[in-house]
Amino acid sequence: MEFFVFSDYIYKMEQEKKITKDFVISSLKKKKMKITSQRKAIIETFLELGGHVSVEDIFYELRKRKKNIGLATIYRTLSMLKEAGLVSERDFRDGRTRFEIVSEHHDHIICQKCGKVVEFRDETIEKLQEEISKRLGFVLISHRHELMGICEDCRKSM
Amino acid sequence: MEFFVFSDYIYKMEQEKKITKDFVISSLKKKKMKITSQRKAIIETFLELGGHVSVEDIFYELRKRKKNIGLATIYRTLSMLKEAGLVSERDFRDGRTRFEIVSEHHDHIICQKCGKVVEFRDETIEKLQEEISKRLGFVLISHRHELMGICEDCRKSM
DNA sequence: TTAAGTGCAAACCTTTTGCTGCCCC
DNA sequence: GGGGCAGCAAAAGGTTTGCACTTAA
Repeated sequence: MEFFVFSDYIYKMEQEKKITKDFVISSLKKKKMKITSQRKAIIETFLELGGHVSVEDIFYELRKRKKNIGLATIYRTLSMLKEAGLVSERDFRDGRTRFEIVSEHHDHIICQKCGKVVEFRDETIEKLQEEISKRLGFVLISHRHELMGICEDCRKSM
Repeated sequence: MEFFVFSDYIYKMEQEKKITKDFVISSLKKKKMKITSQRKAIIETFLELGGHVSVEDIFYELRKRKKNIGLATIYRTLSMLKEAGLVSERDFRDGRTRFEIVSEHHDHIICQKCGKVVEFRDETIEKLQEEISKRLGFVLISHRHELMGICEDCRKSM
């Protein structure tokens, strides 16, 4: 896990992997959910793929590994993990929902040319969001903050 | 147009309507697009509905007005307006895409109970976004920032 | 006149659901 | 053994497309 610190910004450049397969499985056991071979395989693959994973990503990765698990099962497993608070949904407007492991909160900047996603976190913005919500009479639950731009590599090759 | 100013926040409480039907139509003429009766009706309805409008909203409003315009035409007109830079797409995760008039940039806070959307704009956040992008090597094109919470009214009735 | 736009239905794509049979606990 | 789960296919729901007809310019 590597951090780049600039004044009060913390940029996380690598995917943190503090949630392990065992942790997920024991979380599900606590919630009295059955641990099936399919669920194990889906969780394993999801964790190994890392980042922002779509249902299709998992489906084809499993197929590569000679595990033919139905799309419906993957959808059901992911929404179960979402309800358990272990993953969250993201929508980068490419027509499919992506899931990511809930770890430390962060936001995203997405390259509009190559699709690269870099994560960032800014404490000042986090605080401002709370203030704004309060002033508008809202109690803040969560937020979504995405920056769209063109990355350095893509600008070089333009 | 009403503004509520708190320190450096500006909250826009009413939808600004500076883009008129005539402006949109003359923009389309400049781009050598045909002005059909359907397009006129769609633009008119869209502007009158205001805010964050879905294709369905327009479809049913037109039907109320005894104008039966096909869904496909509405989709095509809106994506045309989007390409002309006059409207932008929003996705509030309710299963349908919403469109809004491109005017002064603002962000949204959405009540997770009643769906109410309030717009806000915060200069500090705007500036921080630019800084973050720069530091990560990106040139910023646009952004999406949505806060999810529960509004005052909904909390009262809980 | 004629290229562009419309309407309709069919196609598309992702996601959800119903149901039968299976398997973890 | 029993209730939750997987698989499959069908349905759902929003959005796009193909094509013959119509219309603005």
